[in-house]
Amino acid sequence: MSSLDKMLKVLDLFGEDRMSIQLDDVQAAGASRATAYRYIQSLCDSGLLAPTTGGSYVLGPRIIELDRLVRRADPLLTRAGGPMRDVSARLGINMMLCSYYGDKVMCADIVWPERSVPEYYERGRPMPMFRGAMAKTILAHLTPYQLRNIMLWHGELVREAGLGENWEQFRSNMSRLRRDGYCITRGEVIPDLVGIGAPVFDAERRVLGSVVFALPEARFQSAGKEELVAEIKTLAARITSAIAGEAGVRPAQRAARPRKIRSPVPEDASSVE
Amino acid sequence: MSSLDKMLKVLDLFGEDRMSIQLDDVQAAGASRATAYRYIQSLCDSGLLAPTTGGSYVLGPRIIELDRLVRRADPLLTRAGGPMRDVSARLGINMMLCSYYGDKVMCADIVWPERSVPEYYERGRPMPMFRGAMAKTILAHLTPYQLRNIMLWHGELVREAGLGENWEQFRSNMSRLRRDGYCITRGEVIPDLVGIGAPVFDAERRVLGSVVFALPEARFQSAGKEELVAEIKTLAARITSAIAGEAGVRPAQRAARPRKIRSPVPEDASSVE
DNA sequence: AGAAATAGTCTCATATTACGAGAATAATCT
DNA sequence: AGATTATTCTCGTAATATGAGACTATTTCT
Repeated sequence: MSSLDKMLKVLDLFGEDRMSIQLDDVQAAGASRATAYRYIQSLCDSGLLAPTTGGSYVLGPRIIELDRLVRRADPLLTRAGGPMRDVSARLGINMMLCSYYGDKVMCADIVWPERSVPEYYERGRPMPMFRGAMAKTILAHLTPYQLRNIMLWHGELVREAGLGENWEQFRSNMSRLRRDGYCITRGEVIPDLVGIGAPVFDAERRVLGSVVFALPEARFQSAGKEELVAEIKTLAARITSAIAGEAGVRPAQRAARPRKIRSPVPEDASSVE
Repeated sequence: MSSLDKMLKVLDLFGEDRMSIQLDDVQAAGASRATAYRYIQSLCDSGLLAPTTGGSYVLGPRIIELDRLVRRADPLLTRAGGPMRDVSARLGINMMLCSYYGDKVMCADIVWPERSVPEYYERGRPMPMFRGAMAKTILAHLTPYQLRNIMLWHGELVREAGLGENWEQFRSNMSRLRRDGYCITRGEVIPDLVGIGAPVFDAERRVLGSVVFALPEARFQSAGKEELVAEIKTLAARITSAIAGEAGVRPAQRAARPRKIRSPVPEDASSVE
């Protein structure tokens, strides 16, 4: 592992529970005092970290600044807000927007009018890759290459999630979801919550993410599946055309963007380094 | 400059206008093709960058994830929201919350009920360090050391901002603002907008940031300065006690946290390296 | 489907520079 | 003001970042 990676791993020290780190924490992660300071210094200079009192460091202003840029630049976020709020106002259904980043699915936005349902989701919360309508909807629309790689490197998880015992099954399951144009899951992320998702694409029909309704089992039963599916499909289509209609940034280039999900030995997650 | 710094400077390529970068951009910033890929690779592995199609890269999911951690951890943000919305509901005044990060002032939150006023501010938007009530309020409450360093390294900017021609004047100006407990500026950031700010402190009475009302000159005139000042002071005090009252994280440590604003030669910003 | 083209990775020798230990400095606490 | 602790600096050594180019992988085009 290069020093660059080691330095960036300092950021991994932060988590739900740990909002500030100290010199010791960096040293414990394997670095001499001087090197720990050097890493911290570079990260502070870049604004990713910020010093506070007592020799502890917190995440810095650059994070917030960069997040703003992401919010401004993300076509999903900028184009989905309107349509989502429209539908929310009309139907009063909780829904969220999920973004896909090569090897991560994340909640990008939520509209949560039904306050009686606990608000588990939240912008920035990482989502499981193989469970829930948000993830499956996206998975289904990945390219064949990406799907094959996922089966190769995360086969065990795919099987656990019941997405198929082998490549053929996985492929055909995904294919079916794709043809349906929607995905319904029940309690896969949160008990009693039904997820109804549909995919959002960019101008080149590559999947960008998904919108999903999240409602309690009871309300799902009374509302009627067909209507909800029609609604989510329409919503997703509206967002997609809002994005694609944007005369904006033309890629101008062709070419590759794999997603190696890097791991030298497929199927073996036990070797940490 | 170390390779760490060089790698992190890749993040600086992003900006309001530039939402994706390419290999060339990194190479142009001074790196061979291999090195450029190495930097990109490390940044992608850490999630700070994410590959898209056509060989371009965008800011990655880790940014969003980390911003969420910042939002959750920032006492300013978590404790100020309630009081700010209370006051907003009662007075219908636009206001914002500013955070201070050693060498940067940033907008952390806004409440903007008065929609007729353009919403220039936004979470994550960097703010000028020497102009506007949000900045000056914070400046005034920095420690003597910090103030002295600022005068040393940013003297010219201090003079330009009319904060004092020399250390004595600067010091006494800041001292006065501190005694007042509030700061009013007129059109220093946005024409016609009056800013009325008050400082927010942590449990150790260190300045964390500021809350400021932002209203058009006309409304400021009719509302009456005294009342607004009283309101902002009360609001800031409420937030401060909400933060200080928090039995939460005890620093447990003493010790230093300067703010070198690093630059080997004071007053000389011309030397880039 | 398959082939051409482009994106991304790997190899290897060399020189840059990251590293570690301790001294010097800067900032707070008493 | 002085003691204490956090942070930076110095410097020789060894590790490793670097650059050029070959190689692989993925995508788009046919």
